[in-house]
Amino acid sequence: MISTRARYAIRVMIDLAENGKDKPIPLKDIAERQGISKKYLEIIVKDMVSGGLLAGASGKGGGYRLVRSPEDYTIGEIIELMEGALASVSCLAVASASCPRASSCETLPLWLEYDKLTHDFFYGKRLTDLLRSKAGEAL
Amino acid sequence: MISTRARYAIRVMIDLAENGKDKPIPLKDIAERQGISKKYLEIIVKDMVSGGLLAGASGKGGGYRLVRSPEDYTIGEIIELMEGALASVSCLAVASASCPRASSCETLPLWLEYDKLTHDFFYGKRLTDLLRSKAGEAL
DNA sequence: CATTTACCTACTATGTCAATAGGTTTATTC
DNA sequence: GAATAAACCTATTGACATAGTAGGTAAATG
Repeated sequence: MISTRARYAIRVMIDLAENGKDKPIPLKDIAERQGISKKYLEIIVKDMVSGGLLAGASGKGGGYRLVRSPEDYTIGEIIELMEGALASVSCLAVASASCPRASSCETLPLWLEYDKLTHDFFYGKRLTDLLRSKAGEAL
Repeated sequence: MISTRARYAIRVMIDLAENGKDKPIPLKDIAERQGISKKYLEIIVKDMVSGGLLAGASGKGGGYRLVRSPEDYTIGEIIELMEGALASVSCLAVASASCPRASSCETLPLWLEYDKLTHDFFYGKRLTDLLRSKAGEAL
């Protein structure tokens, strides 16, 4: 199940894409707009910075900004960064060769197929696909 | 992430489909074949019985058996029974109208789409699709 | 130099998951 | 009808992750 961490991270990205065109946005603003605890967001955003999704600027007038164009972020990379892995089944999350039954396991192919489905779905979605201001879409 | 409970449940179903053609199979045998703690399986199998997937027969010579043909079980229903829900995102797991932001949430459509993908995938798979003795398949 | 902001470390409450333990009931077989 | 083999039942535990809190330090700006 996709964690709150990952979902909040995506919402931060969306918020920045929509409100931070030019200047850095203070976390306080994002937290208020999104209705999320600022303290909790701090932890999440910290990982997003060290993971290379965002850049932070300290001091007055500081805040966070995207380091790439919204088009260049996939949802998959955001989830994977926040979750450690996108793996949907624990036998895949651990190094996949770790299960002694792997070679004869009748369910493994199912999990592999589902894992690929999930991977392709989320890496096929881009940040721009989630923006309110998407081109050619009705209100 | 799909739990051990659900994965074990599926393996029990496969084991029964392959070994319990006529007679009920004692849990002890399943546990040994699958290398899973019998005690833990007891809890899982109990829920499978009350959920209508299996039937148990007490006493000597007893055990568990499928109540339908393997073709008539979908993987989705097994997972959903064991997991409580197949929901992949917590905002969907709770009654979906519960989030006050739902109407304006920019991420909700993503989760709904993923949820449908997952649902269709697992309800499209049948127990027979996982059996070693599938027709027309090479060793 | 005061203010605003990011950044850092630690803690905690809650809950779930996987698993264990020990007992009771039910049915079969000898 | 007693021994046996099985399901069935209730409770508990240890480990871990998750979501969130608390309180402080460092950096940049006006």
